[in-house]
Amino acid sequence: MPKYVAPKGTHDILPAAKDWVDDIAKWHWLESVVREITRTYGYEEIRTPAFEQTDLFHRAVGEGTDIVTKEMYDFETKPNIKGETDKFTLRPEGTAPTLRAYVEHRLDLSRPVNKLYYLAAIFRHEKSQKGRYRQHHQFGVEALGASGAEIDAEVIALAVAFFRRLGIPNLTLKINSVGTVASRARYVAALREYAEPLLPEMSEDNRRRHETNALRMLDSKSERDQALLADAPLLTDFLDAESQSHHETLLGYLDDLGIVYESDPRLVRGFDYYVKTAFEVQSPDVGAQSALAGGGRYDALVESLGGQPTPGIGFGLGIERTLIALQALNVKTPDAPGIAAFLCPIGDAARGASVKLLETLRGAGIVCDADYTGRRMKAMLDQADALHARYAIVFGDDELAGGVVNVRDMAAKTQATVALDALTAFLGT
RNA sequence: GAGGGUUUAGCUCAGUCGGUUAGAGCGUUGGGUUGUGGUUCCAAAGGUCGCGGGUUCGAUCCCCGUAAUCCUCCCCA
Repeated sequence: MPKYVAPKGTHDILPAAKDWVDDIAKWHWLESVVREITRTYGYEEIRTPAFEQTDLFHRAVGEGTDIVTKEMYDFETKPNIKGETDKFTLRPEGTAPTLRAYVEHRLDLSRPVNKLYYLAAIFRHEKSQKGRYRQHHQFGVEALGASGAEIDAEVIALAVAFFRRLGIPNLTLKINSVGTVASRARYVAALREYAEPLLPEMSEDNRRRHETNALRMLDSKSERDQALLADAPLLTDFLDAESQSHHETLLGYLDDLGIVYESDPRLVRGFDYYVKTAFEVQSPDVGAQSALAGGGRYDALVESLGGQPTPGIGFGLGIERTLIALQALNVKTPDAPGIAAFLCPIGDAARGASVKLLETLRGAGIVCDADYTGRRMKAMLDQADALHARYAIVFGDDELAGGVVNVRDMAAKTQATVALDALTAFLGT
């Protein structure tokens, strides 16, 4: 009804919103857990621009992917004096920008392994629905420079610990190895060859997938498709020896960590750059958009972006989806901290005096607020309650004349007269 | 991108078999005698009934379109 509304698939985040995904207090809490968990695991924050050269994403994510072919927010700058333009894209994922910065600033020279995290807005032009937004936010980590399965285990453990720390119990960790680029290519070829004669009987979706993303055929929800592909070749059988042993080592580590996983030989991720490890964390509590986090290894990506050959692994985790799951589960969240004092000035003179009093208290680090509208006492004390104020400071002309204020302990319902020059000390204790 | 549902006050929802001033609860604000709360009582403010057309003497209610949102696909965080 208003003339201007937030663009489709975007959300305002407000104080005291009904849905957690729109409520700033929930975001602050979740962000604090992000800071805490990354610090614990030794990951440092990196912030990159909201947009990058369009070509970066074409190169990193893959030309044939849905994201690149139809979901990117591309734009071109106005021509400069020479008629040249720049082609940019709002970041549709977090890994490519992070690695671009890693390569650009030669972070590889600073230490053998770089462990980075980001918390950033992600943009994809998709049909929006609950848990799928055109602008959403992802917490992601990237561990660069280590090729062993130990770091795979750490990255996965971090994601699991994050959800556990938030209080989400029902999670499914799905894990797979998609092999090397070469072994996967061999497998895709074999799969397509196998499916080719069956295509006339398959669903329209799968005929399309056969062309664009053959691995996805195996994920078809059609029972007919499933039956037709029941004896299709398995990716597992095409894995090279190194990928296989890497995977087995990783699963062993996960067992050691007591992390329950579900091996899913058909798990495929949306980006072309994944090799070896691929994983996804799902929740049954967010409706159709059940993937809370997804990630994997990308050992060839840094090099393809112009850096030194560098192995890497990471994940992206949807903040909005996590909040939706948390709300669905009615997880307990920390109470908002109350304020120390709420001023209840009576009359114009007192209201004027509260300007200086507030500033004095705040200058001493005391969290306080005041009524600015000259309301009746009941209303002011109600507001003090709503703000969970420890004290209400009540004063009118009489108190001002005597250089004192009445300090009311909201919980104890007791009141004391305190000299103005002693108020800071009184409240500070 | 495909199919379907929903759309009435800030929030959650009633309602009008098409007919004069569209309701409730919560929330907000004021008041229950001069300046003291979380309970309670009274009252008020707040809606072009998503938007645009059509049918009709008359539409918030019927029809069409459109937008947002939700669900199922697609895809993904």
